[in-house]
Amino acid sequence: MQITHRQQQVIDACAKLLMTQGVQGLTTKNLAREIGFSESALYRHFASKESIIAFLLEFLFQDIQSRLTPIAMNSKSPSDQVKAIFESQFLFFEKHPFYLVAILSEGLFDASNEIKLAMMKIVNFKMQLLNQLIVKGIENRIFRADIPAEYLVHSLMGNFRLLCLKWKMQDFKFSLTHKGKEMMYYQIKILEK
Amino acid sequence: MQITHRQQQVIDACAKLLMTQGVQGLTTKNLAREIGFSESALYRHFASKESIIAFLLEFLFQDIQSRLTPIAMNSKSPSDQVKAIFESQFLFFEKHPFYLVAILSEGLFDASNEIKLAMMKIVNFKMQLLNQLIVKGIENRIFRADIPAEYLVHSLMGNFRLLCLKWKMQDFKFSLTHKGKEMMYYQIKILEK
DNA sequence: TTTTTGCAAGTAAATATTCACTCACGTGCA
DNA sequence: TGCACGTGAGTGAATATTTACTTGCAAAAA
Repeated sequence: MQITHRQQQVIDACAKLLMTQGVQGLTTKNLAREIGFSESALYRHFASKESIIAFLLEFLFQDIQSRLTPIAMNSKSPSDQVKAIFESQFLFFEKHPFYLVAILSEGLFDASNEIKLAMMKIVNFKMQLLNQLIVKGIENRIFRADIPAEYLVHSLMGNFRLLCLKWKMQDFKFSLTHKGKEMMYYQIKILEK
Repeated sequence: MQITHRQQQVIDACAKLLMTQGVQGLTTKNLAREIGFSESALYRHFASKESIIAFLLEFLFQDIQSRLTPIAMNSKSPSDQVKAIFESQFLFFEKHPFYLVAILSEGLFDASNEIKLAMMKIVNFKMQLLNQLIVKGIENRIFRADIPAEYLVHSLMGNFRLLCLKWKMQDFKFSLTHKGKEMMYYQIKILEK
């Protein structure tokens, strides 16, 4: 995904604003000031605020895709693959927590279909990836077969999401990778029979 | 919790607006129009919009508390108690989905401490309630002991929350109680050893 | 009984502020 | 010349909240 210098600056500005003021602070005025720009200059690079957020999510999607796809294709055990996927996610969000601020603010998406779709794209990709690993794990008799793959995936995603939410609500105080690793240890225990 | 006629009207108006327009539609103007009086009249009954939302959440808390406490205190098995708690929650939210719209739009309210605290009050109450049941279940050797109660609670809450989120994102199309019951069947399977 | 006073609950209108976005107009560079 | 990039000034539409004033009722005072 090619990206101009200005677009990178916009992403950085979003990051700073989301971390310091939350979604409420993500305004065109603040963005422009953060970049060192006029508000109107923003519109030389993006059609609308909506498209800025959509761009942000698309950028996130590309990153997730390029990180997780190789993991899902390697030849390790399903347990290790699932663990690796989440560890990669925890590591990434610990480095770029502002994405979580955006993702966890559901209210942002009611207004815009473009943003809602970008969001769904990410979620669906991750769900499909996990599902395929879980199915493989069940077939290989590594994972329990008494619970449908669909529910195991739901459980993984739900736990992941809640941990991220708690992290955000506690102002990113604890180490997400550490708590995440701990959580995954027990999650794998649940998965394996 | 005593509540005036007007306060009930405000809650009803919030419900209608949250369901038809989401959090974005929850404005003083819309509220006033929905109730059938002026915007300023709103301020005869509430100090601010913030306090309206806080009131809504307090009302929700009272309901949850009075529904769930008896369940946690009866003499059934921990499995049945946990199941009953979530079934009560699913039933309630299926009846009053607008609460979910507010709760799941976390990020939009993080500017207000009053609202944040009201949310935490609800979450903490439910967590503490579940934790005590899980601990009892572990002690009675009904629930697995190889995973700390804290994580089992986290798993329950995470799955619950994600199901509600999916329900909302699909415009409340499927039956929450039905999907919820199905989910709980597998959740209990995970809990029990 | 009549009159006075107080108060809860309402109103229209205005308030100050913020928001995303537009437009006419540079400026420097290929 | 044309184009990419930038600006200052402005726009209408929202936003939550306040203001000064009114109304109906009920209790207290005459």
